[in-house]
Amino acid sequence: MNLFTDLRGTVLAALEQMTEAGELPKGLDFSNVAVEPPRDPAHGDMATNAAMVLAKPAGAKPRDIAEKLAARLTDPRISSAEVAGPGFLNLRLAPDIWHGVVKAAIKDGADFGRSRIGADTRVNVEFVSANPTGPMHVGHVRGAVFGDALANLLDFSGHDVTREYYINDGGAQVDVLARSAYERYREANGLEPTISEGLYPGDYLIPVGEALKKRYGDTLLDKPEEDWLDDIREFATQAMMQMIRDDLDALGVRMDVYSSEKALYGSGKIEAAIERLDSMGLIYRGVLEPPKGKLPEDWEEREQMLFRSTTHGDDVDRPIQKSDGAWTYFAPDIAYHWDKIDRGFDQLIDVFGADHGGYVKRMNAAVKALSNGRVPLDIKLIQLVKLFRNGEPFKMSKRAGTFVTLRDVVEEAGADVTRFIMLTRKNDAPLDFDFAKVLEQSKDNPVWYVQYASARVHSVLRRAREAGIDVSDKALLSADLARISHPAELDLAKKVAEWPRLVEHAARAHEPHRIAFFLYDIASELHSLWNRGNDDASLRFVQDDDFAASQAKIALVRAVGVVISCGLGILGVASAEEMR
RNA sequence: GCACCCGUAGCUCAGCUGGAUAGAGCGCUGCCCUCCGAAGGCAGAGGCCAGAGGUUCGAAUCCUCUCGGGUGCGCCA
Repeated sequence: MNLFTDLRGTVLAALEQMTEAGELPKGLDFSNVAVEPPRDPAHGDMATNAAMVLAKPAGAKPRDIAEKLAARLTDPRISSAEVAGPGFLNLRLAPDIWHGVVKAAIKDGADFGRSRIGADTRVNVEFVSANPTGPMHVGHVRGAVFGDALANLLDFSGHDVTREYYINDGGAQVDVLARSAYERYREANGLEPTISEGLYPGDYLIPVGEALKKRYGDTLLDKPEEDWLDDIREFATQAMMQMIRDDLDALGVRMDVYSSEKALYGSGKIEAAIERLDSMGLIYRGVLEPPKGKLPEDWEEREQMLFRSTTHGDDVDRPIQKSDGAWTYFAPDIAYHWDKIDRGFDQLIDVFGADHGGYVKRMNAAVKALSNGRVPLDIKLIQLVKLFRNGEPFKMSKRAGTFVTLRDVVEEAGADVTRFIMLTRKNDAPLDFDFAKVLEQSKDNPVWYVQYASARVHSVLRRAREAGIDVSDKALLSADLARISHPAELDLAKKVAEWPRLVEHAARAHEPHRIAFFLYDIASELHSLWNRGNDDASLRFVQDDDFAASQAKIALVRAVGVVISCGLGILGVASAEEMR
């Protein structure tokens, strides 16, 4: 249930009545009419801007419309409706409404806030897509967590979600991987490896070399590259993908589909995709203008095959073939996205690192062209994570092989903490990750703070049980919630009521971080109410001499617990039952 | 040079797709445990929402320009 959409329906119905009664002209557009909680709670529980939105097209004064609308809002759930400010209509709701929300939360449990707004839209979320040339490092973690949480969020909102990883196994980087692995293979055979400039020096390839020795013995030694390159590339790529899968697993991320770039080559899919663009007149041979500003040293004019992306919003046309006739990386990407369209997805989401920002327009152009505008593509750019330890920035050097891996992070901070922290910032804002801070037990640490609230919920339930109070969901559902009447308690219930709406907004905006912020808010309100119990014994959740009141208050606490575990579930974080 | 992202309290950041008097944490000041977990809570101080125009009933939010920071810009993916 979503109270806000319910009430909006009520308001819209009243507006329809007004139209029929001739108080509003026919054919008005109600789509901008909103029913929202006002920022200032003193204004009531809910407010609608209907009168102001409709004033101009209706040719009437906002306050007049608001007055007439108020007169028609006879729903018993609305205890008062007053016109305020420039024409807001402020609604106050009967306490029963909030009691109903508490019960709904308990009744729905893990499904509280789940919605059908996705209407089974088939969404493909492509994320991580790290090159299969080594273990995942911190730079990948945020994208992985974001993509996974977004997928959870969309699933929770009624979308049919596919999580997909695009394996970049078709470019020169996997040849480099193969050559690096070959050196480790030589090393395994007792020879001195020559890890020359440009090869991958990491230790993680040593076991691959050992495995190659086990498989090939010494048969590949001193053979020319063309004899072993294909086999070792295949072998090493598989080994790297296994490692990446294990890394993702450690983070709690599970992909539905792994797609291979390499598989596109030779399958005719790239040619077919280009052919399709060509048939729309979007492919031509031409010469690009040199970039303005500093000219690359080796600049020379070249004729290339180009994609006319400018017709779909890009700034310049983009090359899809190198001057030697080989495909650029863009070509298989076009084919890959066409493949996704072809598989019937209604919506595509790509999660990229922020350094791929220059890629957004051309990819959008390609998808728009290939799908005739049917399939929207949303590219989410993930900003960098800056690592700290005790406030000191981490020194990392990829060349020296001293980069921090996903493993390092998960082993030190734990998957739950890592996931939560990664979602405490908008995707397009940089994020600081301080190993000391994320493990700190204080309200400065949002994970801890939310987990503490969760632990308190469980603590209350435990204590109530010890006091002999039945706190099963069944008992709580039949509790007399009229015993929840204090404004501070009702405020918390109102926060619970916001949850389904928050989920909807977060899902529409593709912004899972909003879940994390909401959890922090509701945790804060719970802590606040808890502490009021210190001053005012009647606000304590467990009333030893009054089981009925206890049950009602505990139902409220339980509802908060439901929201927290739903939210943590979307973020992919387990909720704590107690703190240690 | 061009494109994209960002600019909100001393610091780190939210701000619910345009709503009423702009919020939180940290830091600072002062309070609250014989009492459900004080690992918490309450209160106070702190703002020209980078700046200037525009759109409209109404702008931190949308548009244009300027300034400042980040990222990217054909034979790397």
